[in-house]
Amino acid sequence: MITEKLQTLNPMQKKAVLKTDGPILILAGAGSGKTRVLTHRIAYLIDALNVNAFNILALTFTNKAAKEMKQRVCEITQSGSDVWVSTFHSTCVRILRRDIQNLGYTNQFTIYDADDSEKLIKEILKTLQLDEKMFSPKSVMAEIGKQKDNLITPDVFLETADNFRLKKIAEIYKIYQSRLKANNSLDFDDLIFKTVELFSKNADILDKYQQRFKYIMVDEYQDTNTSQYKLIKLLSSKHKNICVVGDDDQSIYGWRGANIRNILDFEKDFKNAEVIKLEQNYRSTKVILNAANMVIKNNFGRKSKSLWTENIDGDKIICRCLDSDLEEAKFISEKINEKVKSNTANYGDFAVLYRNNALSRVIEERLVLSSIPYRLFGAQNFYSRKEIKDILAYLKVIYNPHDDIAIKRIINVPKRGIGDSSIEKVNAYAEKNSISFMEALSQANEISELKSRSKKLFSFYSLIKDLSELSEEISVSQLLNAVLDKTNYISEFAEESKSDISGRIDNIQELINKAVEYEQNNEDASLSGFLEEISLVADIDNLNNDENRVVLMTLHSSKGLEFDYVFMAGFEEGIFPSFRSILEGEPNIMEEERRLCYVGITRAKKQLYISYAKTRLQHGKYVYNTASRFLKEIPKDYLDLSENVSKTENISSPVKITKAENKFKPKKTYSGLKNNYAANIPSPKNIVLDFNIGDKVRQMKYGIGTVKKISPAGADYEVTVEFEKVGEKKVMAMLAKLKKL
DNA sequence: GCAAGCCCAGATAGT
DNA sequence: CTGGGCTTGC
Repeated sequence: MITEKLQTLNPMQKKAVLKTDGPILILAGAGSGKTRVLTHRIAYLIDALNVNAFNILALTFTNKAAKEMKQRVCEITQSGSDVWVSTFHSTCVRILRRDIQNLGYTNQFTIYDADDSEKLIKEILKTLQLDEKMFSPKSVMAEIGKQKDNLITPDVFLETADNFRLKKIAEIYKIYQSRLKANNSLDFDDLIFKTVELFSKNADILDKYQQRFKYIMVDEYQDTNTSQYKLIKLLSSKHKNICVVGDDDQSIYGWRGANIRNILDFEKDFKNAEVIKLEQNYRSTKVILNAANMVIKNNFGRKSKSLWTENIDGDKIICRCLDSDLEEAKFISEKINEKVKSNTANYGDFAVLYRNNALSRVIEERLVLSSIPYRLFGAQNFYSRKEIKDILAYLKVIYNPHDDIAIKRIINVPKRGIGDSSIEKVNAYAEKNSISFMEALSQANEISELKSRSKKLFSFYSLIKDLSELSEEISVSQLLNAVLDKTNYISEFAEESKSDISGRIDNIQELINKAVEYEQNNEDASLSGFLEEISLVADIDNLNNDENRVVLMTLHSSKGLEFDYVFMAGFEEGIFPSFRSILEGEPNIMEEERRLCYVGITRAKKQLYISYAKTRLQHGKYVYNTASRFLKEIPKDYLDLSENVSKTENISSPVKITKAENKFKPKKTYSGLKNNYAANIPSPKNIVLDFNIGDKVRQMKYGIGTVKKISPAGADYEVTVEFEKVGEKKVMAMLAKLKKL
């Protein structure tokens, strides 16, 4: 069975699978089949060596990778579902939920996202009377995060801090940690740090997990930071069966604490480690792979490795210099339509990759105009929308009444006449009596300073108390409905802003859908489980391969994925490499940008498109950029420049254009998804609507309605529909998928 | 306590 | 251009 399957592997892959005992580093180049090796390795352990699936741990960075690996393991071995495959963060949450009481938290802890953390930092800055200009919450957070990634406690940090600023940040860090603890909450970095702390302080607990995890596998090892490294080291130190897979050339998370030394020094860290290199690429054409190799060659301090492929040469990389960001977007959409209309590709075969999220907007707008279905990842995360954060804050408070950040978020949302001064008074009372904010609320009547306002505060307390009691009996989705119902959340905000309310209602509905979905997928569904999933699931985890839509994402998000046709947009100095990386002047920083470029190029299987614009709108101004230095690192032989009208690729140094000059620059011809579609847009040709004015139609979110008006807009039609539930709305026929009844 | 309005600063990347 | 913070006038 499994031995037959091993025959499909190449010699190096097979060697990696068969070497099951002791430390092993698999240096897996892009597209060399590392997931295949990992999954076969797991299957081999189970089916050939009779290892209990329960004794295997596989760690990944994203839920998507975990999900995919689990699925593929299940395909090749029956007991695959018993293997513990999950991300570092979820693994740690699982461990902490069981044993965190040893560190003085309760297992009802909540998880803070970056937003929550920043709010807490801001509060602390206020109490310390520090200027937010000197200590911007973001930079403070970044500094604290850096310490946490390196397992440095506030006290140790204070000792090493050698200037005023760092000393102050150490002080903030200390208070931050104590506040987190008082709130019974952990931030992202804590999830790893606290698990390491738990293991370090409790030999018996560590022993329990060491016993269990006889075989450990780590994906994307080049992205591990010091705390993750320590975690792996601790867990594997008993059985020493540790298999890490990674590619130093794809290390692109240095800014998140990833320590490239982890992979470069693996053989020193783990005695008797074997190193296996997977150098045959099965993904890309020769042209693409060679171009990638030529770029990455410019980095120093790499593990020696040379990727090759037996694939065909393939077409040259189409490289295009456009006049503006709008032209670039047009170029991309035209190329996509060309291929799709000639039936050589589907929308789902394309990805558009860019260095930062801001670049997606122009492209997105153009895709809408061209009626190209797409899916945008990253950007404004669904869970970071106001209304979603509000509702989730209710759930968090219900689950963990010590979560002051969540309480303060919702205590006056919807408006209940509770302002800052009341909150301050409750705060003072809580501190004086050393009780939590929520406990203080329960005693609101005793706080004389509140006078008549105490009623409002107490009724908020009762509201939460009622909901908490309810939460014991009902499901998460029912609880969500109860929250909406008891707070009048929707009707309250319906009054304040009439403009974008339907979008917000949609979002809330979507949240309820997600809760229902969660309940269906998990037998042991619980409030904590739902909150966890939401905190730890990234946007990209929902990438669905069979959606048949063009995918738009950052270069970072694209790691681990592959597409037939890849566009790398915004290939400009100041964009990619980023302005900041140029400014830093640090070779290490620039090398990471180059690795990012390598990652991008190697996502493409058949054809790569590189584009850059002479000018683009940034911060409301037109900016001139020159072609990216990385473009010059790709030999001309690999580039197809024939489509460029003018050969003026290299423009003089970046020039900032002032407002006054702006009116002479290219003008936007269309702006945004909602309004003024300009005249030079093709009229609809390819779509025939099967409904007319007066017909009843159905739309997924809005339900049933009557068509009021139909007008051409770009290559689609804008349809005005009077919906029974949500009233009149304007939607695009194709995008909204209107169905005639 | 709250809404409106002004002003200023600000933009890598994401578990 | 956008969002957050702060001021102001109810």
